[in-house]
Amino acid sequence: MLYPLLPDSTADALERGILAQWDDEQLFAASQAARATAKPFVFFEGPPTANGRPGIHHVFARTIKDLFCRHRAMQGFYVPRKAGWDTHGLPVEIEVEKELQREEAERQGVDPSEIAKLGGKQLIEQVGVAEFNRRCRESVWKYRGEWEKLSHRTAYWLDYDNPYVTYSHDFVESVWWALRTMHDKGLLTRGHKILPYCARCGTALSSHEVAQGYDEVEDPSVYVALDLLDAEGNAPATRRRILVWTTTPWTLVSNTALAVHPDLVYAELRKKTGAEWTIILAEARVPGVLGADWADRWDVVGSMKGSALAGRRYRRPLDWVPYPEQGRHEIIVPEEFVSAEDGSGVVHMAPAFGADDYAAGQRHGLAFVQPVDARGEFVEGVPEVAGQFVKKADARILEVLKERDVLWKATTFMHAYPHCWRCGTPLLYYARGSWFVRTTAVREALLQRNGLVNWNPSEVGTGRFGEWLSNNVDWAISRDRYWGTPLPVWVNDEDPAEIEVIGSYADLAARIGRPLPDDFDPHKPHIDQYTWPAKSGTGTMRRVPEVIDTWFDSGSMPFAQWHYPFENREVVAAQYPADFICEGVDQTRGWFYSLLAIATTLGDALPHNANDQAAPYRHVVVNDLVLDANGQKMSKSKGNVVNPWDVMERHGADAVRLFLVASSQVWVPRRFDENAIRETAGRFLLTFRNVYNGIFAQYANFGWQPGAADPPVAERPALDRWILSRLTRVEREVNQHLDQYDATLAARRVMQFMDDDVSKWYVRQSRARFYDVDSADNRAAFATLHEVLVVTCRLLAPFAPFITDAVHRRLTGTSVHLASYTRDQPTPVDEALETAMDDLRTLAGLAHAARDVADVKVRQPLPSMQCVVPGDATLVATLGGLLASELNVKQVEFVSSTDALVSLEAKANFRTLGKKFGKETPQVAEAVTGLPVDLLRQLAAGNPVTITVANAERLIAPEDVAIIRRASGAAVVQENGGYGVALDPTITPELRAEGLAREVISRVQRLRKESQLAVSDRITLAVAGDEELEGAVAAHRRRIADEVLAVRLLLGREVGSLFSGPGDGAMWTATQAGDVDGRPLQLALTREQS
RNA sequence: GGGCCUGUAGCUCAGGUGGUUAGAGCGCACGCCUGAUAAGCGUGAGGUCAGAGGUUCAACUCCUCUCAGGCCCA
Repeated sequence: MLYPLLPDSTADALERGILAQWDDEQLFAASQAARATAKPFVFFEGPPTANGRPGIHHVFARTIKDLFCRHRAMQGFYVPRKAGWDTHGLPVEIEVEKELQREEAERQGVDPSEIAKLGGKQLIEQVGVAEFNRRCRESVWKYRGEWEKLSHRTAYWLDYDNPYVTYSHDFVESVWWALRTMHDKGLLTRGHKILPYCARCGTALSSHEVAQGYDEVEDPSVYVALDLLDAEGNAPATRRRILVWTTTPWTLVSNTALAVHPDLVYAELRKKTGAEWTIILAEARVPGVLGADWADRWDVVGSMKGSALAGRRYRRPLDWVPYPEQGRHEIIVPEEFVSAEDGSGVVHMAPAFGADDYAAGQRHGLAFVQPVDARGEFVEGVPEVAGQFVKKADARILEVLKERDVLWKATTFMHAYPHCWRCGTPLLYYARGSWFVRTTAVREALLQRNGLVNWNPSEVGTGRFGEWLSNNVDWAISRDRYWGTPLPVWVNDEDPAEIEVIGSYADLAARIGRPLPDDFDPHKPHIDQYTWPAKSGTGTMRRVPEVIDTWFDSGSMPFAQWHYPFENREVVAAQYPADFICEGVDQTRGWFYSLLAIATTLGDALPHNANDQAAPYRHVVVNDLVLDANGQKMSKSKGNVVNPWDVMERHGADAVRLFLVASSQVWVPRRFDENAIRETAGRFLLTFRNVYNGIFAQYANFGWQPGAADPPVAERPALDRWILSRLTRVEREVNQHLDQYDATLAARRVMQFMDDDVSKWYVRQSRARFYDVDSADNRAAFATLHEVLVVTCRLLAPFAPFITDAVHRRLTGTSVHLASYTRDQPTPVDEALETAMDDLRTLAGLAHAARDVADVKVRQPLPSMQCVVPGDATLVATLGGLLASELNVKQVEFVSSTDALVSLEAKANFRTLGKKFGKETPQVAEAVTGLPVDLLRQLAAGNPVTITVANAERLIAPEDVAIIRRASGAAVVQENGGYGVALDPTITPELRAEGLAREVISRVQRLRKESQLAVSDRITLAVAGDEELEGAVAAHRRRIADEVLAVRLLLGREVGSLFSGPGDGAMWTATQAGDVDGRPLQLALTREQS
């Protein structure tokens, strides 16, 4: 066979076969090699963590990545596609921790939750950090095979043979280099960060962990009344007190300030019973705090804005901890975050124990008091509560407050408070020593670089990401964990001010004065054995215990994947920055940020990266979530998670990929509905397949091949020239859409072309042409369809890489993935022809409607039809033959506005009228609609006319009016928007006979099909019916015989009693008795031996 | 509480710079075709464009607010 048919198998089986062929040919490697010397199009792969199973949302992101990479590769770029793995971090640790819990529980014969309650840190330290990290390193690869298999199955082409791995020594060394470089620029600093912290587990929790552990609990609700002081810090003659609310009395020990909202109104009240002192709180909170009937007991004696309170001094509730020398204390500060929703509108500030408090502390230079240790207990030296867990100390603290006459009111209330998901201990918000990259120092540069990024959709760049950058705070990069890139900072144990940041393994070896051992491992705990005497002479340099944020790892991949700057400088110079990256919207604060922050702080330490340069990525496509069919987020607990393998098996990767990309813009949350896959992508692929298998290959296999005998395009029929013009247009548009990172419009464009233009119109109108072997028209049709299919395969290849490759190979003998995306010399677009065909198709629709109304089936020929189109009909008229055969009408005429069959109507063009006439537009429009025929003819001829509206003359130009021609007369008329057809439903006896003949042909063809005859089988046919029917067959005998491939046609009397008795049918291959419009019709046929 | 996104036919989605029967596919109904056939084609019915105000001769489109859903942050 010249053109092998696609196998009649499931999409899954077909695709697996193609995958095997690709593997066999090493097609990915070949496609890379073919373009190795071309201009690069740089793609960065955001590294996934392989210790979880890949889900359908990963298929989504990977489809987008893959399709743009394929497109650029087909355009001729070299597209390096290095895989990567994110291997450090909390998810990995948690996975291993859970394993340890299970093992320990088994050993002790208890439930794992019992073990969890002991706290994470203890368990890890019990097995030892070395063993823990060894298991982390292993755990990372738990699902690596599945990731690779799924990538393979979905045709996500990526170089998995040489991936970058963030825990590798080389990668870690590059990250160290980056940190050292930042340190040299003064951008690596120490500070504090308020973190949710579990005192029992001895660890800070990530926001994701915190979110898992909210519980409804009863907590204290405490109001204290603090004395205002004068500027010198003395109590005034008349006592004035300010009311402060807190739910964490233990933090009052560390109070350094009060915050009020500058715009909020605060009231000062005095008891009606004649007390001398006053109390101050937010006016809006008076009823809430003092009771709805407060006015019975209190007089308002003053009112002031929060801004007036700012700067005032007060006396703190407890003086157990001395203030440090540095920092202001016991002062009221204005803060926007204060609300009058609850409490007193006055917020107590303990900068060591709250994120808002800490930030306010930084803004106002407040003192920092932290009398609590890592176990969550008050430190030695604090009176009354030393050694107590802070929450336990609340009771004693309340007693003391009461003794000191500071306590105003103490109750409790229920609220949701975060607890440790491991052990259930309430979390503390706690200031931990932390290392920061001073991204605030480069905020302008971050914004400037972000401004150069082409974000898709653009809102992410200006909104979500841009806003976040504008409010950027320093990036806390250290983590008190175990499995991560160790922070390469060594500190003098006798002088914390003396620090060294190590930027390479060579530097480390130089410090310790000997080569690193062969089995050197930069991870904890091994790295911590390296110490050296401090340069200052006293003390020992020891590494800080922290590891770094894994986002720092992934953000370092542009250079660390190449072990830059230790190796591959020229590779990084050629492959930095990225032209394209693509990740989910959840990466805004993740990878998108870490890439930008690291690149910006490193500046010209990277190639092409001085401060006026681009971001590390030029174009970003952001995809949104994949939801279930009901728009719900997929989650394990809901049980609505889609297994990608099941989906592949049922629909195939092509259909899934097409669906994911085409169903809506990728940055809109996507509903994953398997029925929708079947109905859209699946159906489309079936059509595509049918056009190749069912039309092209089936008939081309009778002997057509591309060749010199094919007529040149200019000599082919208009239908061919039309589809080739469409093809060129689509090729251009799809290519442009992909250049602009709009995968959705691109996919829809090709699909629509294939379905609407090729299948619904071109093939439909050309069908008969494919049967007539080796005529010029036949060759033209095949040559045209071949071209259309080949180019469509290429256009579709990035989206549906399997079926397109299968078809492309059958058509051309070569893989579509080695082809060029666009042609060098496409057929020029013929605008006029396309417009004419559009007109024609509109007319065909109207004509079908007219036949419907007339109730005459298409098989019955009709004498004539008149058509009108809004514009020039000259070119459409030349296509009239298509209309005649499509509608089975003998004569198609196009009539113009001068024709008697046409009446004219005017429709106002509001766009132009509105500009000229403003408020009077509606009146003028009404007048225009009612114009008499003679004026309409003038306008139709292109001349302006003058009309009178509201006693004023108005000049109406031809462009102000759309003239609509309407077909009229006795015929069946259908019209719409300036198009119209008038169908003559007269059926003459001759036409009637022809209709019957066609009916017979149709019946015979059906019978052939049912009898499973091959399309080329010759037959002997016998027909019997009533007089009129047989007369019709006789009149069209030749045509019938030709169409049904009958070598003999026996009619009525000629066959005698063939149909009369039982058993007579034995000599026939098939017989059928039926009726045509109530007339009996009997058919019989026999296959001729050839 | 803040930022961003979304809300158009039963479902999934289109609807430059505001312009007068609001479109498509699927589904549904009716019909056609029968040499793509467990295919193909046509016609039709479905919409207070989430809601309320405002700007305008004219608002799905621009502005404000409200409601619902989502994501991120606090």
